[in-house]
Amino acid sequence: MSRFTIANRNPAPQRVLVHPCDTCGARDHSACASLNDEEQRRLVSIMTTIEVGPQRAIFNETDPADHVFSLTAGAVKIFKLLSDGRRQVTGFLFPGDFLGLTHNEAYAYSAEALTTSRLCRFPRRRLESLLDELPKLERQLLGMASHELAAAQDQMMLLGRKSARERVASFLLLMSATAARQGNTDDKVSLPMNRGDIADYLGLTVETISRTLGQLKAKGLIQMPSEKQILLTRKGALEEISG
Amino acid sequence: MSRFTIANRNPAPQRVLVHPCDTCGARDHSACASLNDEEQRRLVSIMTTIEVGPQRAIFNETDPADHVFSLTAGAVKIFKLLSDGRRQVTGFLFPGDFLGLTHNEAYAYSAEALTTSRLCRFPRRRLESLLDELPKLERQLLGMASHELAAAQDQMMLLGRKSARERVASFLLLMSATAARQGNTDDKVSLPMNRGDIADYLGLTVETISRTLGQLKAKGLIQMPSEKQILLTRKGALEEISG
DNA sequence: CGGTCCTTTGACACAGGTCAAGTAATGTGG
DNA sequence: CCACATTACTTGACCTGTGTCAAAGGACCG
Repeated sequence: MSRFTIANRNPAPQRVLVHPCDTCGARDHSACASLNDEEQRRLVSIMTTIEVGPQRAIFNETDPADHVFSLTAGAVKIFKLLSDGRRQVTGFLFPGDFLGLTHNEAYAYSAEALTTSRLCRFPRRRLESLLDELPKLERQLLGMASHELAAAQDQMMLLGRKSARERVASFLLLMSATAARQGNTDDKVSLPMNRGDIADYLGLTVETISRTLGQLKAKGLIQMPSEKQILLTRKGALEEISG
Repeated sequence: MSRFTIANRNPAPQRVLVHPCDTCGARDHSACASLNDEEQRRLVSIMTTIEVGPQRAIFNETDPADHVFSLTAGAVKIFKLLSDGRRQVTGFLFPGDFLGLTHNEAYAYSAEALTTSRLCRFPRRRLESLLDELPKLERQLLGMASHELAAAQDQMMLLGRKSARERVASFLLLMSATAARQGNTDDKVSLPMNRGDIADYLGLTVETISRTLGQLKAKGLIQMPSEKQILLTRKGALEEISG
């Protein structure tokens, strides 16, 4: 039933080695950026590539945290649920991002694909023992973790103290910056998530998202060629609004 | 003017070595927990102990991030400011917690002592080169970072989706759990921060904090022997409320 | 003691939530 | 490729939880 499929399980070691970063989608902040060829080979040897269809779970908050993932293509949302169904999306992830890193038995959040996504899956135990031998990799992970921590604090500021309009403006700018990081240079931001996901990310409701985007459009700060594509026509004004 | 004083700068190496953990206040999740004596000695050799009076800044969001700190006594709040003065307290720190870890030029937040506090101060560059030689220490830091990341996600859930009453109940339980971690076993929680700090931590106003605590008291879930001491008389009920 | 700051309490306002309806996009089976 | 069902998005009217403003205790301190 699940479209969660395993593309290749433990690729045969004698296989011609593609550069790992072609496979695992590394970039500046990604795992193997700082590794030499031999180290990258060892990292690739313990990994499996998987592909996940849209709206499919990658893992669940309650699952045993047996794997760590690196996103190489597509887009993913991570979120937490309250017992009564309230949802908080804690992040949107794009190629180069890690997910599933934890020091507990269970994951800290659920992860679900927004679009068809490719991920590298590392067995946690094997990755941890590999870390013992590749301190550079561990340094890389620490760097990524402290970067995420800074982002989390920005999000706390947003959720705790910003108005709806400030939140939406901040969100659009964040998505724009993320797209730039991904190599997309123009000001047309594409939103792989739906309004409900945005609402749950910003601590608002779908209606408020819709109304606020409508206001920004009416003021000429953005254009919406389609529901999932937004043109930031006056980025400076958005920056002023974003608080 | 500042009560920010340096207690001992680079303690003479020939001095009789106190066990570092007597000095730096290590516990389970603290830096030197996993280190042997020699490794701890090296860690201590680069560190300075400082003492900071109440309401005194430890560092500022905009300061160059030249040091990393470990809190050994007292209590600290970390927070971010918006240009118009809105404030989000992103955390309250207690002995054993680290602060100031970042991979950017500047700190990610400001830090201020709530009560007279003692901290170990590590020059960032020297700590980073020490990390190259002490992978266990790096592992420890990674563990602490991912623990903080999980806490940050809980806080996003709170700020994005919980009601005022749920936030206050969650906060009291968190403070109780933290006190337990610190060795305080009973249900009397002491709050070193004032109502304004709590409000800025929970994304509310002082008035709402005050009213909500009043309600919980009226319902008999808590008692307030003093403004800064709260007795959780019906913890179970608080847990149900906390969402 | 008198001043300052913190906390509590009350009256009222409003941003954003809720509920309901309408419209546009997307998918599905024939 | 088209009816039709389904889901997502938008818009409007109204409501409510929390913010704002104001003032009155209390605690602390020189």
